[in-house]
Amino acid sequence: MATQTDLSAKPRTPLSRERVLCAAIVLADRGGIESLTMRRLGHDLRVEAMSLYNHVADKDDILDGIVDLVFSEIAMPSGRADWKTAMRLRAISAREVLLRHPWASSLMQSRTKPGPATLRHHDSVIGSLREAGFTVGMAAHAFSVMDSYIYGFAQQQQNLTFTTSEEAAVVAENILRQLPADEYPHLAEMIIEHAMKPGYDYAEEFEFGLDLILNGLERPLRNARN
Amino acid sequence: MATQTDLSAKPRTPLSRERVLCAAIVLADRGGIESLTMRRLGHDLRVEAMSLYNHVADKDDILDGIVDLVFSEIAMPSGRADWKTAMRLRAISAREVLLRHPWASSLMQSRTKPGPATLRHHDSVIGSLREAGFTVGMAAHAFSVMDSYIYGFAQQQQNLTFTTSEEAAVVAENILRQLPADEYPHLAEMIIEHAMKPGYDYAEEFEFGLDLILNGLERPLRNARN
DNA sequence: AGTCACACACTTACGTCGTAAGCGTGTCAA
DNA sequence: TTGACACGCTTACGACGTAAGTGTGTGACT
Repeated sequence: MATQTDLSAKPRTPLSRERVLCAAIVLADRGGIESLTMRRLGHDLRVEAMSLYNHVADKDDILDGIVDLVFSEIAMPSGRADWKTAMRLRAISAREVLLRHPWASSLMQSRTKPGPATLRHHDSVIGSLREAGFTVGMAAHAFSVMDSYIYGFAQQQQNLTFTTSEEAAVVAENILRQLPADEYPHLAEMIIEHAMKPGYDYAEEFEFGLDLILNGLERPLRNARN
Repeated sequence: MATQTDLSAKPRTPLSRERVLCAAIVLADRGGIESLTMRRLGHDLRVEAMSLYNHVADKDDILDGIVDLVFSEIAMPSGRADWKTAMRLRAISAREVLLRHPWASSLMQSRTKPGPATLRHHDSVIGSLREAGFTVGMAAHAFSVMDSYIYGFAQQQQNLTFTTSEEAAVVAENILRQLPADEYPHLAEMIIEHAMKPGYDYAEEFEFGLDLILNGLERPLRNARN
């Protein structure tokens, strides 16, 4: 006698840590990080919430896991490129990734248990700097400025929920309407003359600061070489 | 006949929005932001949780409120100082404030309803830059780099929960012990030769990046003046 | 073939959270 | 005296994360 399971078509693919984490990312991408609950995650996977615990330790484990997956999405150019373009590319890649996963920037800065992809990324950043001639101390400084800026910028930006510049103009107008312009004249001016302008571009804003930092890091590097 | 309330000594000071917000800050300072719940907050104020709603709209209102209070703690030098030292002082003040309130950095970057102190602070930062000769666009760029760095740095740092450098050495040693050093050689090297060194100082690290950014902002300012 | 262990989904239940709804009771103006 | 209002209290509801225990199918051994 054949097993019964074949007939009553229920070929549900087995759960796994990976499937849980991927579903968690999809859920967070769709509804924000606060919509990521064990029950909803179970629902999306057609499983009861408690079944998830067979594959992850607890919710913190899921958060650590998806943060590490996001880190693995960030491109890190191989060792052949010179340090400046390598850093530039990985920073821009990081910003793109954090744009795809708006919930990630706050999480990446607040989790304390780095996963393998996270460690790998950091290690190769430091490696790239060291090979370029940075001392350990200078590499630490460089690492600190760059990453503070990259993740700080991403988080500042993701609070302004619009994406295109037309939306931006509308939003800015709304803010302005309920803003006592005479109390905050400079703020009002900046919103009107800058953020509301049609060409306003966050990517450009990001790269301004990024290049400022990268150029600033070049000087002490040259000094160290002499 | 006198009122009875006089006799049975219960002179409890009346609740108010301000008292609620201050107690919330104390609570968050003591036990972290996740220990700030309506019930615990009520307990500390010797009141039931629901009574708080007579003075604040909801918990988000409390979060917005304490963020604005934290902003009001940040010093902003008056208009007489030159822009660079003004920016330097307010950045260092911000870092000190965020060190006193470790929960604040993540909150300040994620709230979307700025309060009056927040707006005032931002307005006077922009004002200081404009008076120094920055164009609107350049002021926006400067504002973006500085604040991304300031709050990004604060948040990176507050995850490393130790404070003194001796603690830092111990923690670093623990991290290292469970870190496969041969898989992440550069990371291991940096922890050993840098973070574990007794003189390691986060304030110095912060000021390195800060000065790098401030110096970088000087060049385009001079160009704009010609 | 029998059985034994294990992997893994399910059920139930607990304590905590934010907060809606409604009930006192004191104070103060008319 | 009365009536309105300010403001604290009680009860209750539907989330949430997760501890504890119950099935059931599969694959490895005798």
